[in-house]
Amino acid sequence: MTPFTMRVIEIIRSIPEGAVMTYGQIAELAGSRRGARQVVRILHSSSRKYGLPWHRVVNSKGEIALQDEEGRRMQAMYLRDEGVPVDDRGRVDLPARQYIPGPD
DNA sequence: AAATTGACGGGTG
DNA sequence: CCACCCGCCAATT
Repeated sequence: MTPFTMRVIEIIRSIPEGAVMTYGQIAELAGSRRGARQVVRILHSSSRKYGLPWHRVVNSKGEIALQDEEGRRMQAMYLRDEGVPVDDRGRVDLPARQYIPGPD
């Protein structure tokens, strides 16, 4: 596993309940400013295996990005369960909910 | 080895 | 807001 992948996994692990991060933001924090698509790939291959809170990752517009209808419903349900409002178009209030890690 | 493929993102109109 | 277009980049074809 590449260092980048490891960092991505750690970052996703660090997203608090009730908050979200975007693909691009995660990629950038992990050291690849244009690696958003790699974050997608990693979620596909590792979210189940490592028990990641994959539902806390949305796109830069604050939308659920999953294509599969079933998956979209699951993600919206998980988010609402932890107190994040999701509208009928699958969007969350990004400015209000985006997790920005401190400089630690 | 070349083309295709995304749970993306920013810019433009 | 919406629709496009184009850059991105590693895994799969």
